[in-house]
Amino acid sequence: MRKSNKEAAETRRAIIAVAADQIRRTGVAETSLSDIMSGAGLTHGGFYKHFRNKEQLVSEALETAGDTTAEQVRATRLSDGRDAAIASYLSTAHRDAPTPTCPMAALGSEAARADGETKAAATHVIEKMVSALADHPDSRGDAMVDYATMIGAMTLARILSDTPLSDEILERARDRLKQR
Amino acid sequence: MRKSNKEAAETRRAIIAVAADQIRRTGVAETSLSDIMSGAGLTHGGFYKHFRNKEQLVSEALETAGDTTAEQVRATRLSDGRDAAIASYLSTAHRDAPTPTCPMAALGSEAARADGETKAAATHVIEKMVSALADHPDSRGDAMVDYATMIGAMTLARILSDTPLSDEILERARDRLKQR
DNA sequence: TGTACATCAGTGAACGCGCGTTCACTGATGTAC
DNA sequence: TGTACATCAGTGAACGCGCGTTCACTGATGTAC
Repeated sequence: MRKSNKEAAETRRAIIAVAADQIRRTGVAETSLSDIMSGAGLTHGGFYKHFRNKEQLVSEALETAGDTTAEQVRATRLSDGRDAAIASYLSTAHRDAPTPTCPMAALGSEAARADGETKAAATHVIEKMVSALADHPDSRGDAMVDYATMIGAMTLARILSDTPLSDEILERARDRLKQR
Repeated sequence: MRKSNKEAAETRRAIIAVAADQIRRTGVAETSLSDIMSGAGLTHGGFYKHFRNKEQLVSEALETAGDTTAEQVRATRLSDGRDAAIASYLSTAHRDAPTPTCPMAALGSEAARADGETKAAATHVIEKMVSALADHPDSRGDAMVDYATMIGAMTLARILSDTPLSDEILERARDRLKQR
């Protein structure tokens, strides 16, 4: 039952898309290849026709998720300005969306422990997000700290989601980054 | 081979201490109960004489790790001032220490996905860290955003640890929080 | 204080389970002539 | 363009492994008299 090259390429993209979704939803360690393959409408055995191993898929999924998020941030910044891009990131809607979400907010501490391909992919994501946030090459340093605040505030807001502090941290982080 | 009540209490504390160390080093999902028990010089079967299940241990270990970190931050702030406490947190030494480290920086995104006891413990840790950072009850809101920046910057610095950006993000985050 | 019995901390084998990965097999697709 | 053969995407069973949890057992400790 061989598939055409075009179909196979689509399958590969579909697997990455499902993985990008699921790892942000439940974490890398908690997402199995079987979950991902069945999410793409396939059986688990065919996985290795597309990827060397789980880590390769995870790193490609991370890159994809980062590209999407960065593009969205850049688009919002270019159309509505930096404050709007930050406000959109630091919104309750983003906090409450298990996916799609910023992969660093969803997987940051897991990525920090990783190495090899996964860490390299995470590094690329950070670079793209910082570029997307920076109005100008000179402001990349400031954008890095802005991004740190955004990731940290989103992580805290998600942990605190059952308390009134959750909304407060988002609001205060937005204010802090605005007055900068 | 029953142990005395005092010895048993010490064993329980030892298990928590090893768990607090290991989960910050390698993550919750990646740390097995066997690893923890053998780290405490015990066999795995005895675990359930002390804890209901893995989640209970993890939540107690999180609380313990948070208490230690918060006490340290508070002590530094009281003796050397807020800037020194922040600079110590945002140091390369803290970045490079797999443990002991701030549990939110090590496990933040895992905690955000958790629920039940683990999430409750993480909530307590955040509250304690914010109290430890705040000079005054009125500045708790500012301390929350400071803490978000600290967690985010530490996470980014760890992911970027093979690049020159790693030192830069720590330095810039320190500067940003100082001039506040 | 001494004795008799109940308790229970710790051991190590065993449990069912799901994981990542491998493999023989299939038949439609790709390719060389 | 048609034919013959090689390729390989996808299937589903199987692999070894380590996981969290349970259990029967042990003997020193705790407790009641």
